[in-house]
Amino acid sequence: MRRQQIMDAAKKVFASNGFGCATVENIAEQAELSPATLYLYFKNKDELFASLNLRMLEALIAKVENVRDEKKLSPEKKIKALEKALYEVYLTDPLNVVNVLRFQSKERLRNLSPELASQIRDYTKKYMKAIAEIFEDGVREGIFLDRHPAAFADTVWSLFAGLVLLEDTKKGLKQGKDLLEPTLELALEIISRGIKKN
Amino acid sequence: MRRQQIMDAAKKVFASNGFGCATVENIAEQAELSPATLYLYFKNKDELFASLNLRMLEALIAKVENVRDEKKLSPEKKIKALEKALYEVYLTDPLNVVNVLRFQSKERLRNLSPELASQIRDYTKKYMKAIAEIFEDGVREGIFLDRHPAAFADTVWSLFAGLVLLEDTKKGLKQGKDLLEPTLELALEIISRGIKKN
Amino acid sequence: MRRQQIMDAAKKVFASNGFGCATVENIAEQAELSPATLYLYFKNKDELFASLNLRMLEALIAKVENVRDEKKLSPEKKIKALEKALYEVYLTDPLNVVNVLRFQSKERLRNLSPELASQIRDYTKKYMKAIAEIFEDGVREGIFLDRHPAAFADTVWSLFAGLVLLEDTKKGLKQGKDLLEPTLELALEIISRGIKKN
Amino acid sequence: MRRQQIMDAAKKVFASNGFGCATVENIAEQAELSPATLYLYFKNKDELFASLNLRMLEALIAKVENVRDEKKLSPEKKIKALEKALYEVYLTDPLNVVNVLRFQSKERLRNLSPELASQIRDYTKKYMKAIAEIFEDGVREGIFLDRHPAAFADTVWSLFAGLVLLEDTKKGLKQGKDLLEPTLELALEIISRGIKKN
DNA sequence: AATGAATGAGCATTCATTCAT
DNA sequence: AATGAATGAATGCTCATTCAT
Repeated sequence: MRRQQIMDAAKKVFASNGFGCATVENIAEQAELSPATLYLYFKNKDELFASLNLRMLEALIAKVENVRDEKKLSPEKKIKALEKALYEVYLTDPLNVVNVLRFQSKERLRNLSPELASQIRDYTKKYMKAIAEIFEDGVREGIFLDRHPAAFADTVWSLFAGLVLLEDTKKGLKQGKDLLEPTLELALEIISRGIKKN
Repeated sequence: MRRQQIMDAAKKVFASNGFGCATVENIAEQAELSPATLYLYFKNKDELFASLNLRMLEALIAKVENVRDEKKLSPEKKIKALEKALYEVYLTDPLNVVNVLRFQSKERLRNLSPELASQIRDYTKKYMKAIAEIFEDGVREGIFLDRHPAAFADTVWSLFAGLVLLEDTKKGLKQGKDLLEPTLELALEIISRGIKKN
Repeated sequence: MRRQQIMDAAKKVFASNGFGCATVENIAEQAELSPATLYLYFKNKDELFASLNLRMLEALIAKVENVRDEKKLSPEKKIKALEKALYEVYLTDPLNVVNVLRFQSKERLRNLSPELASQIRDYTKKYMKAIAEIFEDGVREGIFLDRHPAAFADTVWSLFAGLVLLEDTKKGLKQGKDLLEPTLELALEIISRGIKKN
Repeated sequence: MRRQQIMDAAKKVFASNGFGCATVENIAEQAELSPATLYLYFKNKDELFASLNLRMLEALIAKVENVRDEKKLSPEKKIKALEKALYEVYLTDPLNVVNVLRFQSKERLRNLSPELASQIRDYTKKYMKAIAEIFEDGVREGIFLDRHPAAFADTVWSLFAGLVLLEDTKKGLKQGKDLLEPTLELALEIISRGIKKN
């Protein structure tokens, strides 16, 4: 489908040029279409970008809800599974994840159409809620610290986002291979240990 | 001094418009000067923005090195002190901190003048090193997990950056008061607990 | 064609304002297009100007090579034919010729794109070579002074350029009709007489 | 005197940057003064430039009138002396001569103050008249072709100007040493021969 | 459905020039 | 006499977006 083709092209261009420097013409070239054609499928550049975000957020939600719904896993194992889920989302398309995290700001959301902004808002709530629910069992069972699970969700998500951006910044400072995995693992091990009572 | 006045104006405008949408004219207006005057004090828009970053990074480095050099504090207390230091930096100028974190990307660094980029690089190394050193005692004394202190630094910094950006994103999703403090406290409590052996 | 239309507009504006004072907006107005449209057809203002030069140089080369290739003409007749050729080029578009001569300076060439500069260089070599070759027969046959034909070419070309600019300067000093023809004729008569042995 | 100091600085800067790219600031730097100070001595940039022209024109007039007034020289010798005079003017300050020739256009004259423009007009008339007078004896005595001496003046002056600009253009095309002298000599030899009856 | 052609709205930057001190 | 500081006025150029075909 055309829409897909355009989104794929956009992903590449956003990733390599950044959102600001990616021109509609670049994207059109990459998609082997004319710029005008993009506007048949997307209202404007922002909506195209937001659509990419949505695709990533959908994948994220799916993975995180999967973890949440794993009835057989112990609370600790769920944290480990969450770690894996997050890393998988990252791996699918690191540059896109970075873009989403960097641009999901007050500023950019203001410029989106209300429907799109509200959809992003909904998705965001949804995955944050799902992450929180991953911690619910542990809290209810008294294994984890007695705090609101949403606070744990904030912590884990922030840690993930922060590490991803740090990785990107480091690449900006000096070239190097992607070192997210071991750092993410250690970070979540610390979280996992720290969250437990005693 | 004029330079200060311009930087203050720029801070406000960058914070409310983002870097891309902040025009030199906006900044000049805010500073009650003509656009041409800005160019007497800053080579261009990028350098102006970078100067803001540098100012924040300097404050950050000072605070973090202070914590590191507190000889009397126990390893745990140092983490607590680090938490306070980070929060203070944030409080000094939340919008600037958000800007720095959001824009310190591979992409933007590419566009800065080599000197400026290298100064930012140096500063970044410096505060990451200082944070790492905060954990050294604990590791050496066998109180903390036996990992490289730099990995702990990555974890804490990412957590801080992630929480700050999450806070910003949340404000984009729905207005609300700043809730960084309690979340940061909890997050670092978890880290603090999780990092300790046993 | 649009390209032509723009070049025609540019010619007028460059001629009446000079290159430096001709704004892209002026040219666009004259062409009844928007400034942005010019950039679809020319990379920038310099390239637009250079394209005008090239058009004139092509015509010049064609005419001069024609004279050179007239096998039946005596050396003296060739000089006369060269005179006519130069005057025809001038007549085609006096203002453009003036522009080309005035601006084909070390300084301006420095600012052109390498390809364009090299094309102008090539064209310049080409017509100077062709002019020189016009004198070859006369020299070989011992009718003309025994000097390198290139030196004669320099002389004739300089005389032409100098007269054209003088004409332009005079128009600046006081309005008046174009008097190039008789002066050019006399000048080349003198050359023609002076170049012959005895 | 300050005025001299500024003109010397301007000469250098105009010569190396061209008029268009020479900024008032450049000139002020070169003169070790502040830009504002220049305006105490010259009404604006154009007048400063024109003053340089005038200085050169004065020297030119002096030399050419000198030749004209050499009562003992034969008509032919006078042409030779004129050649020397022109070359000496050129040698005094080649770049300035180029600048004067290139910029003494309809266009630029339009932008000067009426007094300055009229002074340049007067000077121009004066040296053209003096050059013409150099040919008067030869014409009157029937040694030279029976044409208006002014036409000979146009020819010689154009040839000089054209050769000077050609030299400059060639330097733009490829670096090389100054070859004006031999070419000018040949050119004027040709003129000298061609102008004579029989 | 697709696009070639066109453009309106902006924007960073430059620079001759001014003027209070 | 000299200038540091400031700016008004331009200008070349970019790019998201539109629309007739």
